[in-house]
Amino acid sequence: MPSDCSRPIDAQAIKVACSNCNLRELCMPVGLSPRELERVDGVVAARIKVKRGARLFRAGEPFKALFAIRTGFFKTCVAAADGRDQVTGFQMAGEIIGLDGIVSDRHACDAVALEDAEVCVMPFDRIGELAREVGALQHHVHRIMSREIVREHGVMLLLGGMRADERLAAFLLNLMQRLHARGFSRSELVLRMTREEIGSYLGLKLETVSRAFSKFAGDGVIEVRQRQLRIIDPAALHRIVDQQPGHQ
Amino acid sequence: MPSDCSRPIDAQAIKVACSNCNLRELCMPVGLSPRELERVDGVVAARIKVKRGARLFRAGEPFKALFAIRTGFFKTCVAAADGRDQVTGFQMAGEIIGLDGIVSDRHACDAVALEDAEVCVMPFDRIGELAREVGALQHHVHRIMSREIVREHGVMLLLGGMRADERLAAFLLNLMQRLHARGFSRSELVLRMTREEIGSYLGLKLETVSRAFSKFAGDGVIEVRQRQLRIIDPAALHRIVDQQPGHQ
DNA sequence: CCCGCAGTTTGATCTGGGTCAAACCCGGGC
DNA sequence: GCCCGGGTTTGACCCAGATCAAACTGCGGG
Repeated sequence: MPSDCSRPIDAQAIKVACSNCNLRELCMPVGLSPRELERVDGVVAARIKVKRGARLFRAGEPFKALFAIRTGFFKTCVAAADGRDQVTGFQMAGEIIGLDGIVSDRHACDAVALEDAEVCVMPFDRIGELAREVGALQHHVHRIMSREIVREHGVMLLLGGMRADERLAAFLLNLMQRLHARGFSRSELVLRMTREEIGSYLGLKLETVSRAFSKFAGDGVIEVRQRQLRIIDPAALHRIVDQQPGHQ
Repeated sequence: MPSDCSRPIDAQAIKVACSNCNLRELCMPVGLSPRELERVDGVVAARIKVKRGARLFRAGEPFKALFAIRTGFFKTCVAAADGRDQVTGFQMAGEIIGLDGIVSDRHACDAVALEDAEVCVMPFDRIGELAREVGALQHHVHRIMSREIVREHGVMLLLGGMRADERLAAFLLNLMQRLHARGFSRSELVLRMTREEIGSYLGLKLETVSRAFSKFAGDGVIEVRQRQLRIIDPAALHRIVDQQPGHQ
Protein backbone atom coordinates (compact mmCIF):
# COMPACT_ATOMS: atom_id res chain seq x y z
CA MET A 1 0.00 0.00 0.00
CA PRO A 2 1.72 3.18 -1.17
CA SER A 3 2.67 6.26 0.67
CA ASP A 4 1.09 9.21 2.30
CA CYS A 5 -1.31 12.03 2.35
CA SER A 6 -0.35 14.63 -0.21
CA ARG A 7 -3.12 16.93 -1.24
CA PRO A 8 -1.70 19.29 -3.82
CA ILE A 9 -3.93 22.32 -4.10
CA ASP A 10 -4.87 23.37 -7.55
CA ALA A 11 -3.71 26.95 -7.58
CA GLN A 12 -4.88 27.84 -11.03
CA ALA A 13 -7.74 30.25 -10.61
CA ILE A 14 -9.74 29.11 -13.59
CA LYS A 15 -13.43 29.47 -13.03
CA VAL A 16 -14.68 26.06 -11.95
CA ALA A 17 -18.16 25.59 -13.31
CA CYS A 18 -20.37 22.54 -13.30
CA SER A 19 -22.41 24.11 -16.06
CA ASN A 20 -19.76 23.45 -18.63
CA CYS A 21 -18.40 20.22 -17.20
CA ASN A 22 -18.89 17.21 -19.41
CA LEU A 23 -19.59 15.02 -16.40
CA ARG A 24 -22.47 17.20 -15.31
CA GLU A 25 -25.21 14.72 -16.08
CA LEU A 26 -23.38 12.12 -14.01
CA CYS A 27 -22.98 14.04 -10.78
CA MET A 28 -25.48 16.89 -10.95
CA PRO A 29 -29.25 16.91 -11.18
CA VAL A 30 -30.70 17.26 -14.66
CA GLY A 31 -33.40 19.65 -15.77
CA LEU A 32 -32.26 22.69 -13.84
CA SER A 33 -33.39 26.07 -14.97
CA PRO A 34 -30.57 28.37 -16.16
CA ARG A 35 -30.94 30.34 -12.94
CA GLU A 36 -30.64 27.26 -10.80
CA LEU A 37 -27.73 26.01 -12.85
CA GLU A 38 -25.93 29.22 -12.17
CA ARG A 39 -26.49 28.82 -8.44
CA VAL A 40 -25.39 25.21 -8.40
CA ASP A 41 -22.14 26.18 -10.08
CA GLY A 42 -21.18 27.64 -6.75
CA VAL A 43 -21.17 24.31 -5.02
CA VAL A 44 -17.66 23.47 -6.15
CA ALA A 45 -15.11 25.39 -4.16
CA ALA A 46 -12.02 24.08 -5.89
CA ARG A 47 -10.50 21.29 -7.83
CA ILE A 48 -7.60 19.37 -6.44
CA LYS A 49 -5.28 16.78 -7.87
CA VAL A 50 -4.49 13.55 -6.08
CA LYS A 51 -1.46 11.52 -7.07
CA ARG A 52 -1.70 7.78 -7.52
CA GLY A 53 -1.32 6.12 -4.14
CA ALA A 54 -2.14 9.27 -2.19
CA ARG A 55 -5.14 9.53 0.09
CA LEU A 56 -7.82 12.10 -0.55
CA PHE A 57 -8.90 11.67 3.07
CA ARG A 58 -8.43 9.23 5.91
CA ALA A 59 -10.70 7.74 8.50
CA GLY A 60 -10.88 10.02 11.52
CA GLU A 61 -10.10 13.25 9.73
CA PRO A 62 -12.68 16.00 10.14
CA PHE A 63 -15.32 15.94 7.45
CA LYS A 64 -15.76 19.20 5.59
CA ALA A 65 -16.73 18.39 2.05
CA LEU A 66 -17.91 15.82 -0.42
CA PHE A 67 -15.78 15.12 -3.44
CA ALA A 68 -16.86 14.54 -7.02
CA ILE A 69 -14.35 12.61 -9.07
CA ARG A 70 -13.49 14.36 -12.30
CA THR A 71 -10.81 12.03 -13.53
CA GLY A 72 -9.08 9.02 -12.05
CA PHE A 73 -10.06 6.03 -10.00
CA PHE A 74 -10.35 5.56 -6.24
CA LYS A 75 -10.85 2.88 -3.69
CA THR A 76 -12.37 3.42 -0.27
CA CYS A 77 -11.45 1.16 2.60
CA VAL A 78 -12.20 0.77 6.27
CA ALA A 79 -9.89 -0.69 8.89
CA ALA A 80 -11.00 -2.52 12.00
CA ALA A 81 -9.32 -1.94 15.37
CA ASP A 82 -7.08 -4.93 14.70
CA GLY A 83 -5.17 -4.75 11.44
CA ARG A 84 -8.04 -5.98 9.29
CA ASP A 85 -8.73 -3.94 6.23
CA GLN A 86 -11.65 -4.06 3.84
CA VAL A 87 -12.12 -2.31 0.53
CA THR A 88 -15.68 -0.99 0.58
CA GLY A 89 -15.84 0.29 -2.97
CA PHE A 90 -14.16 1.46 -6.15
CA GLN A 91 -15.16 4.84 -7.52
CA MET A 92 -14.72 6.38 -10.95
CA ALA A 93 -15.34 9.68 -12.75
CA GLY A 94 -18.70 11.25 -11.94
CA GLU A 95 -19.09 9.47 -8.63
CA ILE A 96 -19.24 11.15 -5.23
CA ILE A 97 -17.13 10.15 -2.24
CA GLY A 98 -17.16 11.17 1.37
CA LEU A 99 -20.82 10.48 2.21
CA ASP A 100 -19.84 8.33 5.17
CA GLY A 101 -18.32 11.34 6.90
CA ILE A 102 -21.58 13.22 7.38
CA VAL A 103 -22.93 11.28 10.31
CA SER A 104 -20.13 11.99 12.74
CA ASP A 105 -18.37 14.97 11.12
CA ARG A 106 -15.36 12.70 10.62
CA HIS A 107 -14.50 10.53 7.69
CA ALA A 108 -15.20 6.89 8.37
CA CYS A 109 -12.92 5.42 5.70
CA ASP A 110 -9.83 6.12 3.65
CA ALA A 111 -10.08 7.18 0.02
CA VAL A 112 -7.01 6.22 -2.00
CA ALA A 113 -6.35 7.22 -5.60
CA LEU A 114 -5.51 4.19 -7.72
CA GLU A 115 -4.32 6.46 -10.52
CA ASP A 116 -3.56 10.14 -10.77
CA ALA A 117 -6.87 11.86 -10.22
CA GLU A 118 -8.64 15.17 -10.04
CA VAL A 119 -11.62 15.85 -7.80
CA CYS A 120 -14.06 18.70 -7.21
CA VAL A 121 -14.33 19.83 -3.60
CA MET A 122 -17.90 20.55 -2.55
CA PRO A 123 -18.01 22.00 0.97
CA PHE A 124 -20.84 20.30 2.73
CA ASP A 125 -22.32 23.34 4.40
CA ARG A 126 -22.48 25.03 1.04
CA ILE A 127 -24.32 22.02 -0.36
CA GLY A 128 -26.76 22.32 2.51
CA GLU A 129 -27.46 25.99 1.85
CA LEU A 130 -27.92 25.53 -1.86
CA ALA A 131 -30.08 22.47 -1.41
CA ARG A 132 -32.44 24.55 0.67
CA GLU A 133 -32.90 26.92 -2.24
CA VAL A 134 -32.78 24.51 -5.15
CA GLY A 135 -35.21 21.68 -4.56
CA ALA A 136 -33.76 19.57 -7.34
CA LEU A 137 -30.35 19.66 -5.68
CA GLN A 138 -31.80 18.58 -2.35
CA HIS A 139 -33.48 15.62 -3.95
CA HIS A 140 -30.32 14.84 -5.86
CA VAL A 141 -28.28 14.62 -2.68
CA HIS A 142 -30.85 12.25 -1.21
CA ARG A 143 -30.77 10.14 -4.34
CA ILE A 144 -26.99 9.87 -4.30
CA MET A 145 -26.96 8.73 -0.70
CA SER A 146 -29.78 6.30 -1.32
CA ARG A 147 -27.95 4.93 -4.32
CA GLU A 148 -24.94 4.23 -2.16
CA ILE A 149 -27.11 2.37 0.34
CA VAL A 150 -28.59 0.24 -2.43
CA ARG A 151 -25.16 -0.43 -3.88
CA GLU A 152 -24.02 -1.70 -0.50
CA HIS A 153 -27.05 -3.96 -0.31
CA GLY A 154 -25.78 -5.52 -3.51
CA VAL A 155 -22.35 -6.04 -2.03
CA MET A 156 -23.90 -7.66 1.03
CA LEU A 157 -25.80 -10.04 -1.24
CA LEU A 158 -22.57 -10.87 -2.97
CA LEU A 159 -20.50 -11.29 0.19
CA GLY A 160 -23.22 -13.10 2.03
CA GLY A 161 -24.20 -15.75 -0.40
CA MET A 162 -22.13 -16.04 -3.57
CA ARG A 163 -19.32 -18.34 -4.59
CA ALA A 164 -15.93 -17.05 -5.64
CA ASP A 165 -16.55 -17.11 -9.38
CA GLU A 166 -20.03 -15.65 -9.02
CA ARG A 167 -18.57 -12.77 -7.03
CA LEU A 168 -15.93 -12.06 -9.62
CA ALA A 169 -18.42 -12.29 -12.48
CA ALA A 170 -20.80 -9.88 -10.73
CA PHE A 171 -17.90 -7.53 -10.05
CA LEU A 172 -16.78 -7.51 -13.67
CA LEU A 173 -20.29 -6.95 -14.99
CA ASN A 174 -20.78 -4.05 -12.62
CA LEU A 175 -17.48 -2.50 -13.61
CA MET A 176 -18.22 -2.89 -17.32
CA GLN A 177 -21.65 -1.39 -16.95
CA ARG A 178 -20.32 1.68 -15.17
CA LEU A 179 -17.49 2.12 -17.65
CA HIS A 180 -19.86 1.75 -20.55
CA ALA A 181 -22.11 4.43 -19.08
CA ARG A 182 -19.06 6.68 -19.30
CA GLY A 183 -18.53 5.98 -22.96
CA PHE A 184 -15.86 3.32 -22.67
CA SER A 185 -15.84 0.07 -24.58
CA ARG A 186 -18.37 -2.48 -23.55
CA SER A 187 -15.83 -5.27 -23.88
CA GLU A 188 -12.41 -3.97 -22.94
CA LEU A 189 -11.09 -2.46 -19.77
CA VAL A 190 -7.96 -2.10 -17.75
CA LEU A 191 -8.20 -2.88 -14.08
CA ARG A 192 -6.97 -0.07 -11.92
CA MET A 193 -6.62 -2.22 -8.83
CA THR A 194 -4.56 -5.22 -7.80
CA ARG A 195 -5.85 -8.76 -7.36
CA GLU A 196 -5.48 -8.24 -3.66
CA GLU A 197 -7.73 -5.18 -3.70
CA ILE A 198 -10.34 -7.00 -5.76
CA GLY A 199 -10.10 -9.85 -3.29
CA SER A 200 -10.56 -7.56 -0.32
CA TYR A 201 -13.65 -6.04 -1.91
CA LEU A 202 -15.08 -9.46 -2.76
CA GLY A 203 -14.14 -11.18 0.48
CA LEU A 204 -11.63 -13.46 -1.23
CA LYS A 205 -7.88 -13.98 -1.17
CA LEU A 206 -5.83 -12.77 -4.09
CA GLU A 207 -4.97 -16.32 -5.11
CA THR A 208 -8.64 -17.16 -5.39
CA VAL A 209 -9.27 -14.09 -7.53
CA SER A 210 -6.39 -15.07 -9.75
CA ARG A 211 -7.68 -18.61 -10.11
CA ALA A 212 -11.15 -17.38 -10.99
CA PHE A 213 -9.66 -15.14 -13.69
CA SER A 214 -7.72 -18.10 -15.05
CA LYS A 215 -10.81 -20.27 -15.03
CA PHE A 216 -12.85 -17.66 -16.92
CA ALA A 217 -10.03 -17.30 -19.41
CA GLY A 218 -9.77 -21.07 -19.81
CA ASP A 219 -13.50 -21.24 -20.51
CA GLY A 220 -13.16 -18.59 -23.17
CA VAL A 221 -15.34 -16.11 -21.29
CA ILE A 222 -12.68 -13.42 -20.95
CA GLU A 223 -9.13 -12.71 -22.04
CA VAL A 224 -6.67 -11.61 -19.38
CA ARG A 225 -3.28 -10.08 -19.92
CA GLN A 226 -2.20 -8.60 -16.64
CA ARG A 227 -4.69 -5.87 -15.87
CA GLN A 228 -5.86 -5.73 -19.45
CA LEU A 229 -9.22 -7.45 -19.74
CA ARG A 230 -11.43 -8.29 -22.66
CA ILE A 231 -14.89 -9.66 -22.11
CA ILE A 232 -15.58 -12.21 -24.81
CA ASP A 233 -18.88 -13.62 -23.61
CA PRO A 234 -20.83 -11.29 -21.31
CA ALA A 235 -23.84 -13.60 -21.38
CA ALA A 236 -21.72 -16.32 -19.83
CA LEU A 237 -20.84 -13.95 -16.99
CA HIS A 238 -24.52 -13.26 -16.42
CA ARG A 239 -25.20 -16.97 -16.38
CA ILE A 240 -22.48 -17.50 -13.81
CA VAL A 241 -23.89 -14.79 -11.55
CA ASP A 242 -27.36 -16.19 -11.34
CA GLN A 243 -26.58 -19.83 -11.43
CA GLN A 244 -28.93 -21.20 -8.81
CA PRO A 245 -26.62 -23.46 -6.80
CA GLY A 246 -25.08 -20.52 -5.00
CA HIS A 247 -24.36 -22.45 -1.85
CA GLN A 248 -23.79 -20.53 1.41
CA MET B 1 -41.25 -17.06 5.77
CA PRO B 2 -44.71 -15.98 6.85
CA SER B 3 -47.53 -14.60 4.85
CA ASP B 4 -48.49 -11.50 3.07
CA CYS B 5 -48.88 -7.81 2.79
CA SER B 6 -51.46 -6.53 5.22
CA ARG B 7 -51.24 -2.89 6.06
CA PRO B 8 -53.93 -2.07 8.56
CA ILE B 9 -54.50 1.64 8.62
CA ASP B 10 -54.68 3.26 11.98
CA ALA B 11 -58.04 4.94 11.80
CA GLN B 12 -57.95 6.58 15.19
CA ALA B 13 -57.63 10.26 14.64
CA ILE B 14 -55.47 11.02 17.65
CA LYS B 15 -53.13 13.88 17.01
CA VAL B 16 -49.80 12.31 16.13
CA ALA B 17 -47.03 14.52 17.45
CA CYS B 18 -43.32 13.95 17.56
CA SER B 19 -43.05 16.65 20.17
CA ASN B 20 -44.49 14.43 22.85
CA CYS B 21 -43.13 11.12 21.61
CA ASN B 22 -40.70 9.45 23.96
CA LEU B 23 -38.60 8.27 21.05
CA ARG B 24 -38.08 11.79 19.80
CA GLU B 25 -34.42 12.02 20.66
CA LEU B 26 -33.80 8.80 18.75
CA CYS B 27 -35.36 9.69 15.43
CA MET B 28 -35.62 13.46 15.40
CA PRO B 29 -32.97 16.16 15.56
CA VAL B 30 -32.27 17.60 18.98
CA GLY B 31 -32.08 21.25 19.93
CA LEU B 32 -35.00 22.49 17.88
CA SER B 33 -36.63 25.74 18.83
CA PRO B 34 -40.27 25.42 19.94
CA ARG B 35 -41.33 26.92 16.62
CA GLU B 36 -39.29 24.41 14.64
CA LEU B 37 -40.50 21.58 16.79
CA GLU B 38 -44.06 22.53 16.00
CA ARG B 39 -43.28 22.47 12.29
CA VAL B 40 -41.52 19.13 12.46
CA ASP B 41 -44.56 17.60 14.11
CA GLY B 42 -46.18 17.81 10.73
CA VAL B 43 -43.79 15.37 9.20
CA VAL B 44 -45.71 12.34 10.43
CA ALA B 45 -48.83 11.78 8.37
CA ALA B 46 -50.12 8.75 10.24
CA ARG B 47 -49.26 5.80 12.33
CA ILE B 48 -49.91 2.31 11.10
CA LYS B 49 -49.75 -1.08 12.72
CA VAL B 50 -47.99 -4.00 11.11
CA LYS B 51 -48.68 -7.53 12.25
CA ARG B 52 -45.88 -9.96 12.90
CA GLY B 53 -44.89 -11.57 9.62
CA ALA B 54 -46.51 -8.87 7.49
CA ARG B 55 -44.53 -6.69 5.15
CA LEU B 56 -44.45 -2.93 5.60
CA PHE B 57 -43.31 -2.64 1.98
CA ARG B 58 -41.84 -4.84 -0.71
CA ALA B 59 -39.13 -4.41 -3.27
CA GLY B 60 -40.54 -2.85 -6.40
CA GLU B 61 -43.42 -1.03 -4.77
CA PRO B 62 -43.53 2.72 -5.36
CA PHE B 63 -41.70 4.68 -2.73
CA LYS B 64 -43.76 7.37 -1.04
CA ALA B 65 -42.58 7.68 2.53
CA LEU B 66 -39.97 6.85 5.10
CA PHE B 67 -41.04 4.99 8.19
CA ALA B 68 -39.97 5.53 11.78
CA ILE B 69 -40.41 2.50 13.97
CA ARG B 70 -42.34 3.29 17.12
CA THR B 71 -42.61 -0.20 18.51
CA GLY B 72 -41.65 -3.60 17.23
CA PHE B 73 -38.81 -5.12 15.31
CA PHE B 74 -38.17 -5.43 11.57
CA LYS B 75 -35.85 -7.10 9.17
CA THR B 76 -35.08 -5.82 5.70
CA CYS B 77 -34.05 -8.20 2.96
CA VAL B 78 -33.17 -8.14 -0.69
CA ALA B 79 -33.71 -10.94 -3.16
CA ALA B 80 -31.56 -11.62 -6.19
CA ALA B 81 -33.08 -12.57 -9.54
CA ASP B 82 -32.61 -16.23 -8.66
CA GLY B 83 -34.17 -17.27 -5.38
CA ARG B 84 -31.31 -16.01 -3.24
CA ASP B 85 -32.32 -13.91 -0.31
CA GLN B 86 -30.21 -11.82 2.01
CA VAL B 87 -31.19 -10.08 5.21
CA THR B 88 -29.61 -6.62 5.02
CA GLY B 89 -30.48 -5.44 8.49
CA PHE B 90 -32.57 -5.63 11.65
CA GLN B 91 -34.29 -2.46 12.81
CA MET B 92 -35.79 -1.53 16.15
CA ALA B 93 -37.74 1.32 17.75
CA GLY B 94 -36.47 4.75 16.82
CA GLU B 95 -34.84 3.62 13.59
CA ILE B 96 -35.83 4.73 10.12
CA ILE B 97 -36.53 2.38 7.22
CA GLY B 98 -37.16 2.95 3.56
CA LEU B 99 -34.07 5.00 2.70
CA ASP B 100 -33.15 2.65 -0.12
CA GLY B 101 -36.33 3.60 -1.99
CA ILE B 102 -35.35 7.21 -2.62
CA VAL B 103 -32.95 6.64 -5.48
CA SER B 104 -35.38 5.03 -7.90
CA ASP B 105 -38.76 5.97 -6.39
CA ARG B 106 -39.28 2.27 -5.72
CA HIS B 107 -38.45 0.29 -2.66
CA ALA B 108 -35.34 -1.82 -3.16
CA CYS B 109 -35.98 -4.33 -0.39
CA ASP B 110 -38.71 -5.92 1.69
CA ALA B 111 -39.36 -4.82 5.26
CA VAL B 112 -40.91 -7.56 7.38
CA ALA B 113 -42.17 -7.14 10.93
CA LEU B 114 -40.66 -9.76 13.21
CA GLU B 115 -43.17 -8.88 15.91
CA ASP B 116 -46.32 -6.80 15.99
CA ALA B 117 -45.20 -3.28 15.29
CA GLU B 118 -46.29 0.29 14.90
CA VAL B 119 -44.61 2.76 12.57
CA CYS B 120 -44.90 6.47 11.80
CA VAL B 121 -45.42 7.27 8.13
CA MET B 122 -43.38 10.25 6.98
CA PRO B 123 -44.25 11.18 3.38
CA PHE B 124 -40.99 11.90 1.67
CA ASP B 125 -42.06 15.01 -0.20
CA ARG B 126 -43.23 16.48 3.08
CA ILE B 127 -39.84 15.72 4.60
CA GLY B 128 -38.27 17.52 1.67
CA GLU B 129 -40.38 20.63 2.13
CA LEU B 130 -39.81 20.81 5.85
CA ALA B 131 -36.10 20.17 5.50
CA ARG B 132 -35.88 23.20 3.28
CA GLU B 133 -37.29 25.34 6.06
CA VAL B 134 -35.73 23.71 9.09
CA GLY B 135 -31.99 23.41 8.60
CA ALA B 136 -31.59 21.04 11.51
CA LEU B 137 -34.02 18.62 9.92
CA GLN B 138 -32.16 18.70 6.64
CA HIS B 139 -28.92 17.89 8.34
CA HIS B 140 -30.62 15.21 10.35
CA VAL B 141 -31.84 13.43 7.22
CA HIS B 142 -28.32 13.53 5.84
CA ARG B 143 -26.96 12.14 9.05
CA ILE B 144 -29.42 9.28 9.12
CA MET B 145 -28.56 8.26 5.58
CA SER B 146 -24.86 8.58 6.26
CA ARG B 147 -25.23 6.47 9.36
CA GLU B 148 -26.83 3.73 7.31
CA ILE B 149 -23.92 3.84 4.88
CA VAL B 150 -21.43 3.53 7.72
CA ARG B 151 -23.39 0.70 9.28
CA GLU B 152 -23.24 -1.16 6.00
CA HIS B 153 -19.49 -0.63 5.85
CA GLY B 154 -19.36 -2.47 9.15
CA VAL B 155 -21.38 -5.33 7.75
CA MET B 156 -19.07 -5.53 4.77
CA LEU B 157 -16.09 -5.75 7.11
CA LEU B 158 -17.84 -8.53 8.95
CA LEU B 159 -18.92 -10.45 5.85
CA GLY B 160 -15.66 -9.87 4.05
CA GLY B 161 -13.19 -10.95 6.63
CA MET B 162 -14.49 -12.47 9.84
CA ARG B 163 -14.91 -16.04 11.02
CA ALA B 164 -18.24 -17.46 12.07
CA ASP B 165 -17.84 -16.86 15.80
CA GLU B 166 -16.40 -13.40 15.31
CA ARG B 167 -19.42 -12.51 13.20
CA LEU B 168 -21.85 -13.72 15.78
CA ALA B 169 -20.00 -11.98 18.61
CA ALA B 170 -19.99 -8.70 16.68
CA PHE B 171 -23.67 -9.12 15.93
CA LEU B 172 -24.57 -9.71 19.57
CA LEU B 173 -22.53 -6.77 20.79
CA ASN B 174 -24.17 -4.49 18.26
CA LEU B 175 -27.63 -5.69 19.24
CA MET B 176 -26.91 -5.26 22.96
CA GLN B 177 -25.54 -1.79 22.44
CA ARG B 178 -28.61 -0.65 20.52
CA LEU B 179 -30.99 -2.21 23.01
CA HIS B 180 -29.12 -0.65 25.88
CA ALA B 181 -29.39 2.76 24.22
CA ARG B 182 -33.15 2.21 24.38
CA GLY B 183 -33.12 1.53 28.08
CA PHE B 184 -33.11 -2.25 28.00
CA SER B 185 -30.89 -4.46 30.08
CA ARG B 186 -27.26 -4.56 29.12
CA SER B 187 -27.09 -8.30 29.68
CA GLU B 188 -30.41 -9.84 28.72
CA LEU B 189 -32.35 -9.87 25.49
CA VAL B 190 -34.74 -11.95 23.51
CA LEU B 191 -33.93 -12.51 19.90
CA ARG B 192 -36.72 -11.51 17.60
CA MET B 193 -35.35 -13.40 14.63
CA THR B 194 -34.66 -17.04 13.81
CA ARG B 195 -31.26 -18.63 13.52
CA GLU B 196 -31.78 -18.74 9.81
CA GLU B 197 -32.36 -14.97 9.65
CA ILE B 198 -29.28 -14.32 11.75
CA GLY B 199 -27.38 -16.64 9.43
CA SER B 200 -28.59 -14.85 6.36
CA TYR B 201 -27.53 -11.50 7.80
CA LEU B 202 -24.12 -12.85 8.80
CA GLY B 203 -23.49 -14.88 5.67
CA LEU B 204 -23.67 -18.20 7.54
CA LYS B 205 -25.95 -21.22 7.58
CA LEU B 206 -28.34 -21.65 10.48
CA GLU B 207 -26.49 -24.71 11.72
CA THR B 208 -23.30 -22.70 11.95
CA VAL B 209 -25.09 -19.98 13.91
CA SER B 210 -26.49 -22.58 16.26
CA ARG B 211 -23.08 -24.17 16.77
CA ALA B 212 -21.53 -20.80 17.51
CA PHE B 213 -24.21 -20.12 20.11
CA SER B 214 -23.54 -23.51 21.68
CA LYS B 215 -19.83 -22.84 21.71
CA PHE B 216 -20.27 -19.48 23.43
CA ALA B 217 -22.59 -21.08 25.95
CA GLY B 218 -20.13 -23.90 26.57
CA ASP B 219 -17.38 -21.34 27.18
CA GLY B 220 -19.57 -19.57 29.71
CA VAL B 221 -19.73 -16.39 27.66
CA ILE B 222 -23.49 -16.41 27.23
CA GLU B 223 -26.53 -18.36 28.34
CA VAL B 224 -28.98 -19.48 25.68
CA ARG B 225 -32.48 -20.78 26.21
CA GLN B 226 -34.18 -20.67 22.85
CA ARG B 227 -34.33 -17.02 21.89
CA GLN B 228 -33.71 -15.90 25.45
CA LEU B 229 -30.12 -14.70 25.75
CA ARG B 230 -28.04 -13.60 28.69
CA ILE B 231 -24.62 -12.12 28.14
CA ILE B 232 -22.40 -13.28 30.96
CA ASP B 233 -19.03 -12.03 29.78
CA PRO B 234 -19.25 -9.12 27.33
CA ALA B 235 -15.50 -8.60 27.47
CA ALA B 236 -15.02 -12.10 26.11
CA LEU B 237 -17.23 -11.21 23.15
CA HIS B 238 -15.11 -8.15 22.50
CA ARG B 239 -12.01 -10.29 22.63
CA ILE B 240 -13.50 -12.70 20.14
CA VAL B 241 -14.35 -9.90 17.72
CA ASP B 242 -10.92 -8.44 17.50
CA GLN B 243 -8.87 -11.54 17.80
CA GLN B 244 -6.18 -10.98 15.21
CA PRO B 245 -6.14 -14.30 13.35
CA GLY B 246 -9.23 -13.45 11.38
CA HIS B 247 -8.26 -15.54 8.38
CA GLN B 248 -10.10 -14.82 5.13
C1' DC C 1 -54.32 -33.45 26.41
C1' DC C 2 -52.26 -34.65 22.33
C1' DC C 3 -50.75 -33.60 17.84
C1' DG C 4 -48.22 -31.25 14.37
C1' DC C 5 -44.93 -28.38 13.00
C1' DA C 6 -41.63 -24.76 12.86
C1' DG C 7 -37.50 -23.87 14.79
C1' DT C 8 -33.30 -25.68 16.89
C1' DT C 9 -29.51 -28.70 18.20
C1' DT C 10 -26.05 -32.06 17.29
C1' DG C 11 -23.42 -35.41 14.66
C1' DA C 12 -20.92 -37.10 10.37
C1' DT C 13 -19.09 -36.09 6.09
C1' DC C 14 -17.62 -33.25 2.19
C1' DT C 15 -15.60 -29.34 -0.23
C1' DG C 16 -14.60 -24.46 -1.65
C1' DG C 17 -11.49 -21.67 -0.83
C1' DG C 18 -7.80 -20.43 2.49
C1' DT C 19 -2.78 -21.17 3.39
C1' DC C 20 1.91 -22.02 2.24
C1' DA C 21 5.30 -22.16 -1.21
C1' DA C 22 7.60 -21.68 -5.49
C1' DA C 23 8.13 -19.84 -9.92
C1' DC C 24 7.04 -16.33 -13.25
C1' DC C 25 6.25 -11.83 -15.45
C1' DC C 26 6.96 -7.16 -16.30
C1' DG C 27 8.17 -2.36 -15.77
C1' DG C 28 11.35 1.00 -13.89
C1' DG C 29 15.92 2.39 -12.37
C1' DC C 30 20.75 2.18 -12.95
C1' DG D 1 21.12 -4.31 -21.17
C1' DC D 2 20.43 -6.20 -16.54
C1' DC D 3 18.62 -6.36 -12.03
C1' DC D 4 15.18 -5.80 -8.64
C1' DG D 5 10.75 -5.86 -6.52
C1' DG D 6 5.94 -5.74 -6.65
C1' DG D 7 2.34 -8.11 -8.58
C1' DT D 8 0.59 -12.51 -10.47
C1' DT D 9 0.05 -17.39 -11.44
C1' DT D 10 0.00 -22.17 -10.26
C1' DG D 11 0.41 -26.25 -7.37
C1' DA D 12 -0.22 -29.04 -3.01
C1' DC D 13 -2.40 -29.38 1.15
C1' DC D 14 -5.75 -28.37 4.86
C1' DC D 15 -9.56 -26.62 7.49
C1' DA D 16 -13.80 -23.80 8.56
C1' DG D 17 -17.97 -24.10 7.54
C1' DA D 18 -21.45 -26.10 4.16
C1' DT D 19 -24.30 -30.09 3.51
C1' DC D 20 -26.96 -34.03 4.80
C1' DA D 21 -29.38 -36.35 8.31
C1' DA D 22 -31.60 -37.32 12.53
C1' DA D 23 -33.49 -36.25 16.85
C1' DC D 24 -35.30 -32.83 20.12
C1' DT D 25 -38.01 -28.76 21.99
C1' DG D 26 -41.72 -25.91 22.83
C1' DC D 27 -45.82 -23.77 21.32
C1' DG D 28 -50.41 -23.10 19.25
C1' DG D 29 -54.65 -25.33 17.87
C1' DG D 30 -58.23 -28.77 17.91
